[in-house]
Amino acid sequence: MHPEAPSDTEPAAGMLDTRDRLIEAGIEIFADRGFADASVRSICARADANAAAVNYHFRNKANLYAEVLATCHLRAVRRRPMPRLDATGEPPQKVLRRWIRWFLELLLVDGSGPLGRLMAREMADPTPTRALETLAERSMLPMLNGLRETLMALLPGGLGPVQVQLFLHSVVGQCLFYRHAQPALERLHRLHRDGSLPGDPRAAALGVAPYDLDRLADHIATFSLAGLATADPAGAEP
Amino acid sequence: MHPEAPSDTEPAAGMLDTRDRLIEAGIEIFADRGFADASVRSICARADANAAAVNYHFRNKANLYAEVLATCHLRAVRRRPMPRLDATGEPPQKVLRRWIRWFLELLLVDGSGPLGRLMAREMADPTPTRALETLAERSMLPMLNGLRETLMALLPGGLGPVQVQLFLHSVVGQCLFYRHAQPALERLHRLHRDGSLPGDPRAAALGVAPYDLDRLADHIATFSLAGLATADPAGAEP
DNA sequence: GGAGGATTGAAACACGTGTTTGAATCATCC
DNA sequence: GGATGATTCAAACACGTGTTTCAATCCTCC
Repeated sequence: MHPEAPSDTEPAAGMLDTRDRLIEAGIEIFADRGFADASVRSICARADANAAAVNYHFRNKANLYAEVLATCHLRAVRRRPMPRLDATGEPPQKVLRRWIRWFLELLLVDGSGPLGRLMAREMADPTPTRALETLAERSMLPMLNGLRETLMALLPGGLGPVQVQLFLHSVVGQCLFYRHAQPALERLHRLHRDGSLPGDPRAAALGVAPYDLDRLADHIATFSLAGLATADPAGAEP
Repeated sequence: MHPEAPSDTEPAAGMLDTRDRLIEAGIEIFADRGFADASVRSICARADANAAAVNYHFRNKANLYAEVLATCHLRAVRRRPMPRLDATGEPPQKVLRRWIRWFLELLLVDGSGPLGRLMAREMADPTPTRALETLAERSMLPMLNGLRETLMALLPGGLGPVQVQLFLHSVVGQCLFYRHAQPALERLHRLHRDGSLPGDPRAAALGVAPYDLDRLADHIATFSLAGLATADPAGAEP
């Protein structure tokens, strides 16, 4: 019979059973090869399991993938709860700064952020599994709504929802850039470092430095706070 | 014998020869399925060519892909030259606005922007073809350098290259968001529209409207100009 | 200890892929 | 017109994939 309950917990130090080992292996391999390019056999190999293990414990590859996504989501929200505008009276500027820091961390750290990587992949190239639907509903929507609350506290009243949305996108876009563009930034950096490129010293430091998350968050926060201040309730909303 | 010269021109109205039809078909199919998921057979089918045609005219799938990328790049830069800080005396604020508009157009319009889609795909999940290297050198670097020139005119002197880089990323990130996040935005929009979600009217208009590129460019430009004004040359640069 | 269900294992299946092959067709020029 | 070389075509090859099968093994509980 096929068991169903997800593991829910971080991997214990000791030995995990096959099902959990498959999920762990799935997280790693799906995150850096993508759904299509991650072969069931390679996942089973990394999990020290038979090639048929995935089809026994989950019904198929897609179900394992869904379980992997769910597990990553669960861990991420457990480990780092999202900063929200609370009754604590913390000024919304600070909350925004913390939200940005939190989001960057989600995207970039902890084994280079399995959830962030998987989300980025799904966003760029959705699986035919409707996984993006679930991800959007369970992960993205709460994040964006949390950010929206904070932004509304920083924006003047009377703004239409589409206007608010534009500001939301500006903040999120700046953060997501460092996840989405990572491979490209690496290439650009290499181009500059190897000096194989003719002239143009202005290309200096085009690539990524080993990012200091705090510095990054500070930059995006102050940049965005200034941007938010340009909001004009006079703009008509269709 | 295998011909080599790329076509260089837009598809003429009349009949194209097999080689060019393969490139056209490749553009469409690579752009919306990605390199790995686009099968040679499906490309040949769309080009009304035999399955062996790709291996005859190009040596293999990877070469066709490279040719497709080169063709898209060429067309994009021919059709719409990048706005730069010129001797025309145009104020850099306007140039920035035009650059943003130009970049959004590159990403989002014209058959939903084959070059933009292919670049986004390569960025999120580089092909084992080193295509991203070429793309970075030939397409991305000139774009970013063009934007950098404009930004330098808007930023105070004495800023270190990494600081400039951060501002650059903030502008580019806001634009790229609308390409990278498009599938997710569609899902989120559907979630809201179908009203299948419990409560939270604040989720209203979470998704994309059919974007007005001018409005989008205006928003990003004014948002960014305000952000750029926060630049502080006092910040130390390692 | 032994029965019975849960789990593993090696092998095979059916399919889709990129690529190759060699004959058939087409166009071109002497 | 006929030979030559470029191009097309159908078929096959070699390989990797997700999945299935069914016997062997392990574990648990009576």
